[in-house]
Amino acid sequence: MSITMKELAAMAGVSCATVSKVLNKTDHHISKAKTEEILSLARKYDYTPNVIAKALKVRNTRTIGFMLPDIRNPFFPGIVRGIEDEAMAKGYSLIISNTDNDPEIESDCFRMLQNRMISGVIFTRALSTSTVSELLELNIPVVLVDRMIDALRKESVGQIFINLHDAFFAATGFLISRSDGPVAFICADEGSDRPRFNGYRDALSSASRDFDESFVYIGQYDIETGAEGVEKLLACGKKFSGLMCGNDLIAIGAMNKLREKGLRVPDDVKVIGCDDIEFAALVSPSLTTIKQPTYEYGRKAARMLIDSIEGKASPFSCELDYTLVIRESCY
Amino acid sequence: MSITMKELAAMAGVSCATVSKVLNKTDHHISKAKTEEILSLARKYDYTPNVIAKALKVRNTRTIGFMLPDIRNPFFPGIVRGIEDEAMAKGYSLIISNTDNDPEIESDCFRMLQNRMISGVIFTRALSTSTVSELLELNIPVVLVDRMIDALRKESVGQIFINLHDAFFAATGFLISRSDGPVAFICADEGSDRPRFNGYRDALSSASRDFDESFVYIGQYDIETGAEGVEKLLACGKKFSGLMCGNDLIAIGAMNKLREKGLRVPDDVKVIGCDDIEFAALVSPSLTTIKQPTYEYGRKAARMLIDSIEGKASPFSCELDYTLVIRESCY
DNA sequence: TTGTAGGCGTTATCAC
DNA sequence: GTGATAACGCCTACAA
Repeated sequence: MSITMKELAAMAGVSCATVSKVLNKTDHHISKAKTEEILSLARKYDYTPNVIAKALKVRNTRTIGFMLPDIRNPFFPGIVRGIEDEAMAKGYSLIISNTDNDPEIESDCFRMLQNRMISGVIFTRALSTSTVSELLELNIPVVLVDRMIDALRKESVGQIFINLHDAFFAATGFLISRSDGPVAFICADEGSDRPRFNGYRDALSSASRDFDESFVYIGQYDIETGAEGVEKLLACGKKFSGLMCGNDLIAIGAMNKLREKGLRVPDDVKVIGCDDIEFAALVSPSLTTIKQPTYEYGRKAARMLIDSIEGKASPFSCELDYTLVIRESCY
Repeated sequence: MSITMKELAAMAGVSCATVSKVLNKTDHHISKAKTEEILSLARKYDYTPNVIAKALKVRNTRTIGFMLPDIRNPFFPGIVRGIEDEAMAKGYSLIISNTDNDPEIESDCFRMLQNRMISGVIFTRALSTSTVSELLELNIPVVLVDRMIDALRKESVGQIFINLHDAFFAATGFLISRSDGPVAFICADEGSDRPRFNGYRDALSSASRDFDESFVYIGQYDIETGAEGVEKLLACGKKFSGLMCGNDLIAIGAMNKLREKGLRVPDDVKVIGCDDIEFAALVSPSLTTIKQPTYEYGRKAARMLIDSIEGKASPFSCELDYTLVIRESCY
């Protein structure tokens, strides 16, 4: 640790109080001479305040938390990087917690953060509504990323998201326009609002295509689900020429399984994913996908959260733009 | 925040000191009755100690830092997850800092961690030796992951790594045994020790193959470098039937460029990467690679660091096993 | 067996 | 203009 304020005060021949006032510019009646001396000594001995001690007093640890399902899912690192960059620039640190979408782990993690007097928390995906209300009760600023909960819209909870319904509506429409046969759907359980699924279904009906439950497979947001879904659909004798997937991992698993089954992408089946993880462009055929602005998510979320912590602005809902990135899997 | 010790003490009709002693089992002379009452009240009101306040006294924030180049590089999330799992299990939190391999940023980040009275730090890749000595001077436990610095071997710095020299020696030997032509090498700048490069070169000489500097390209650990490397080697008219890459990203970039240039993998060129990131198995052809135990790295590093923080054991050097995972790119 | 008092490093309210 | 002094929540000699 660097020197303490007490030591600095001793060297300058003044009291702690004076040092604190000078360093925080919280009292402009200090003489030029002392001010100069204190500042120069602080520089000379490379004094930096102890954030922990300060936090005990001013109730701001300048530390924020990010709770996510699993950092190994390639969708998340971009968000983390965005948060960390913004946090760092504002003098904040980032604690991350993997929750595996388990409410119990989530609650344990939250408890730990609380004991560390966390200044604010960013959530993505998982998050039991009870946790949110708990947070609000505690007056801890919260921002949700890639998740929109209508019920919270008016509460002081920040929400940053893309319009997944419209994105899936547009992407499914694109698949319909490029292929004659049925369009299948593989996704994870989306909880209550189901924007992806509804976008898919609305696109079908908007194009006067029948919706058929048996062309839908629901699993997790992972590669295995993509493979399982294709396996299952084919085993049931379902033929489809378009496949809309809940995310890129599912799409990649699906494409691998399709190839294994002797079906060609895009000739026999056109495939679309969601997220635009780095490898979407690198698999072969490269994957058409709905691009989510992950880094931007992170930066915006951190900015909103910190503004809220510092009382500069209240959190609000913020819809970002998505893009349909068309690649080989739909040529 | 939950209730404070003071409030708890008031409810139990005792002093803070007594509560502290009971909760920390630091004094066994407290009467059964009071002990029971305090514990039950603590449970009832869900008391949990304020880690921040405690830290100020006992000098352990139970928070560790992980400094890495960029979380978006798929090699790192597995390590982060390993660290976090182990930390969480032991009641520690994890702060991560992206440094982009920039010594200046690294030093800024470290300064922030220091101000937060971080209990220990894990580093990977980047790390100026001056930072290490600074840390040692400050008596802050340090563990290095995927990086072995001989000079630090006897210092109290934990080091966890695989024997990259041997791994690259073996992998290059495998390429030589499977192909007649030259074996090229694309990698990032490894700094001073250069285990990958030396492993590659030693394998050549051990197989009585000539080492030719012009078959080597050095860039960054990223996809672009793989593409550039192949582009450059081919532009110079170099023909090679084996390609040893510094990591999987380089290998994937290289394979894409080879295909673009009309060369077939593995028929014309066999390729090997390093790390075994998730996508190594998913690209087509799937990538042969040296598997690094990333999750294990993280768990071991955190365990070693926390033991060191708590004075249970001194950090030491720990070599883990690697595996050569043979996939389509070498069939 | 339990409580008092001082301190960890900082800020903030009053006095002087 | 500057400095005691009392918090913030917890721990720990040392007293009682």
